[in-house]
Amino acid sequence: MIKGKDGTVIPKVVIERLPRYYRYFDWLDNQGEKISSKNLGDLMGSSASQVRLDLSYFGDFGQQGYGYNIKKLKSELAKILRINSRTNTIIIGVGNVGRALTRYKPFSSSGIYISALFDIKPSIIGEMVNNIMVHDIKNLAEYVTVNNIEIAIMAVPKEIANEIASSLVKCGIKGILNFAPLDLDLRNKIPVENIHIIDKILALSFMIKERPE
Amino acid sequence: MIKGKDGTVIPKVVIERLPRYYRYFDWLDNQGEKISSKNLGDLMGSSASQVRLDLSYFGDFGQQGYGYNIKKLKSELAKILRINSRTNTIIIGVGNVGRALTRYKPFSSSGIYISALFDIKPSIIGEMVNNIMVHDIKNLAEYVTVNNIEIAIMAVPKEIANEIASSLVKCGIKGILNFAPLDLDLRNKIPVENIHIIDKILALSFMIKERPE
DNA sequence: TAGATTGTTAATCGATTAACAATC
DNA sequence: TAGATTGTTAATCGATTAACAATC
Repeated sequence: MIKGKDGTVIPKVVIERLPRYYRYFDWLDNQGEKISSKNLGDLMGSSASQVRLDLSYFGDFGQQGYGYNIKKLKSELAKILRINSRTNTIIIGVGNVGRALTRYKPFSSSGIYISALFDIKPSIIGEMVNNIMVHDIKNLAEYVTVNNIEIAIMAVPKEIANEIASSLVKCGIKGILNFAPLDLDLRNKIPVENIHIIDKILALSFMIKERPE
Repeated sequence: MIKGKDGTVIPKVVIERLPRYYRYFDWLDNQGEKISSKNLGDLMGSSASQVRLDLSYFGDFGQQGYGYNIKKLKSELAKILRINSRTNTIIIGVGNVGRALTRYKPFSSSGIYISALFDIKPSIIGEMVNNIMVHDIKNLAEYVTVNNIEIAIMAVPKEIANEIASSLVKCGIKGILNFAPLDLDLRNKIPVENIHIIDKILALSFMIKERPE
């Protein structure tokens, strides 16, 4: 239960919309000084009411008769999402997905710093992948503590995902971004966000089949 | 508006849960003959009511006093999600993400067949990436028609994403899986699913900050 | 048959939108 | 000041859960 400015619970849907607001304010940054909830809603395809209510969970950022100051909102949202402070992150699993993530540019401009990689496979332990060292998964707990790691990105086979996830929790990891195609069984001990590529493309596959011409 | 078994509209949330049901039935496949909505719900962390109502949009798959036959449900869901029929797909953008997706194994076992890659960069056009040819984006329209391509996966810079998206629509592409970090402006002409990696990790970043110890 | 469990309708819950007083 | 637009509360809408008759 995450609380907002006056102690009310912020719905998860609202939290998950926050980065989207940030994207729009980032884009608006060189497009003018201010924007009203009406205009922003039109831009984002949502209602002015939703814009105002969503933002109001985090603070009173607007001004009557004026709207929202773009620079200010961008900086407030950056603070809320911790975009300008470094979030130490590790990637577990140095396969196809794990390797691609080491090259994923947008992380750095979002404060996400990939500190190390972990794998079980002896042949790649000690290797450097895009200037990031591959560590033995055995040393996970120590590394996480010593280096103050907050987020783990899991890119491991689904067969070992739950085992890895529970050891991450034991290590004191604060949140997991999971790419393995299963739902981790963590009983809400720590927040998890899933990226289920196959789920998305299959939903699409269903929707295009059913579309009238 | 996608309609279910008796013409009622299927909510989008339900469609997006379908692949998840498939994952569970796939896993259950060697775990017994039948399962009740109660047991499945416990497994998935949802209510028995939700399981029954969700599945009922697509057909009457259960039997009173028995539950759902696992093999049957798996095969029904496979049919609904077109897992066993080939869905011709192209990837636009041969950068870090596009290349990684050519190596993404789970596609093939979900019926997703990556037929070709497209890019603007002359230096890579004609190259083979993991046995898939990189084509000139200029030839998109012809290729899509001739090869009966249904889905395009977009892994292009956000600056050109909307332009590419609208040409995809013109080509007759039926659906888009978008990895570019923006919301495509398609006015619901065709279905789009987004994979916003940064949005997910930023939401996580917010949630871990706010968690009580 | 009796117990189990479905599919569906009704009740509840939560999220979105509308309305509006406050005020820049 | 008058017009614009906020933040918030009330009304509405949609999704989830509970209840239950049907029936295997």
